[in-house]
Amino acid sequence: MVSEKQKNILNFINIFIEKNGFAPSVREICQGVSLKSTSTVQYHLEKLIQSGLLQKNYKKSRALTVNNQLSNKKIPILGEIAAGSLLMAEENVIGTVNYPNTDEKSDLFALSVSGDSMIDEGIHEKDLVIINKNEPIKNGDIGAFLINNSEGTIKFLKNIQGKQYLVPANKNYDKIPVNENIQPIGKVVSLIRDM
Amino acid sequence: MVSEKQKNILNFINIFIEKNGFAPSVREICQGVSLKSTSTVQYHLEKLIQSGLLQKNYKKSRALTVNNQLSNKKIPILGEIAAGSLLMAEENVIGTVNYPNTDEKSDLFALSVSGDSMIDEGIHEKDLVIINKNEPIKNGDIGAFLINNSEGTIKFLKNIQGKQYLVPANKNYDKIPVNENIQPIGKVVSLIRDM
DNA sequence: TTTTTATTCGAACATATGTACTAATATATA
DNA sequence: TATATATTAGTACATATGTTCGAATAAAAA
Repeated sequence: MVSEKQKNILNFINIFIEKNGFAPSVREICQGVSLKSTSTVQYHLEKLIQSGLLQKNYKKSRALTVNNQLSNKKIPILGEIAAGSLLMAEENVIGTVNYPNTDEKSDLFALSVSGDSMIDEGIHEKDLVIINKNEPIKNGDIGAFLINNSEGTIKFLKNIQGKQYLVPANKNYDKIPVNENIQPIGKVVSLIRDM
Repeated sequence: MVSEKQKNILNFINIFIEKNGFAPSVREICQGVSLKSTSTVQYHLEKLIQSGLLQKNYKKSRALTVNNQLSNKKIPILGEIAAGSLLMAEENVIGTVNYPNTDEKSDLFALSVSGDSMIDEGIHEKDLVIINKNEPIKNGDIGAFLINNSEGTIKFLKNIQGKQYLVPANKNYDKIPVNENIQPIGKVVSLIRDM
């Protein structure tokens, strides 16, 4: 799909941005990859854009952005989980956190932990848990769940005698049987604690 | 030194880059900060460059780069703490981790936690603790220490009856009195756990 | 007040830069 | 072979963009 020359160009753009902090012009790409015509570069840029590896802004100078698979994503921190559909609503975003090495497929957000129901797993109040909405919660995983379309919570998902339960990591709390009132949000993939 | 308008412009540039992935043109800055003349913007850009907050490339379009104090740093992960002086030796670096929002003054490294001496604080084996060598460890802080110039450990630093101790967060371990064999490395400033 | 400094504007200029068009050449495919 | 596709080049164009100059205004200092 993408030729060697195109990979070459993409690589040049990446290195250029890394080094200079801004993208190269079409003519600078010419020089960088040993092509004599701007329209040849234009041609390859089109291909790269079609392949989804690059983005351009019509008629804007140096307005190339590379769709890196591993990029440093700014992901939203949600305060309250209000309701399923409103999950990512602007009004619930209380901040953002930089989260590195994120591939584009993962749909991440961060949640500030409230309560101590996972304390025995070393998940404290005010810790930031990173949740991937696109990663299914398997047996034994820690996941984020929405209860009664109103309350968000972090729990283990465990299969006990053929039935699924949300299991806290705190002896003072009981496990909750999974039923139609419980909606999985995504798997907890990381924990960040600032001290 | 820098006026409100200049801070305003710098902020606009920052947000623009964050959002678009490339810097604004002079005229886009005009619009963004409600100025009608490009030369006025030029004037302020000069000031910002003189203040060292911004960098420009002569006659290149959208070639502004912001000298951010908070950058995304790649910091080393140390395996074993061998000896004080050899602390950051290449051979001990077992990897790197991206750590965002780091100011230049802090001298950070990461340590993979071994053992369970801080388990009651929710610091698990294989968690990554981020340590700032330039931040002093105060009473009550969790810090990294080097014992007998050979063994590295994460503990609370606590003042008990006028004496300083390294205090574990695990009842199965005893506290260790601080003496000349114990060397502070830095404060634990963050915890990262991937699951 | 006068003088200096900071800020803003408008207009014009030079060119850096993205784009479009046509043609030539190479490479692959039928 | 002939036909289609991919790649490269050259030229020209339109304009987006950084830059410069002069002057007016506002704010601060003397």
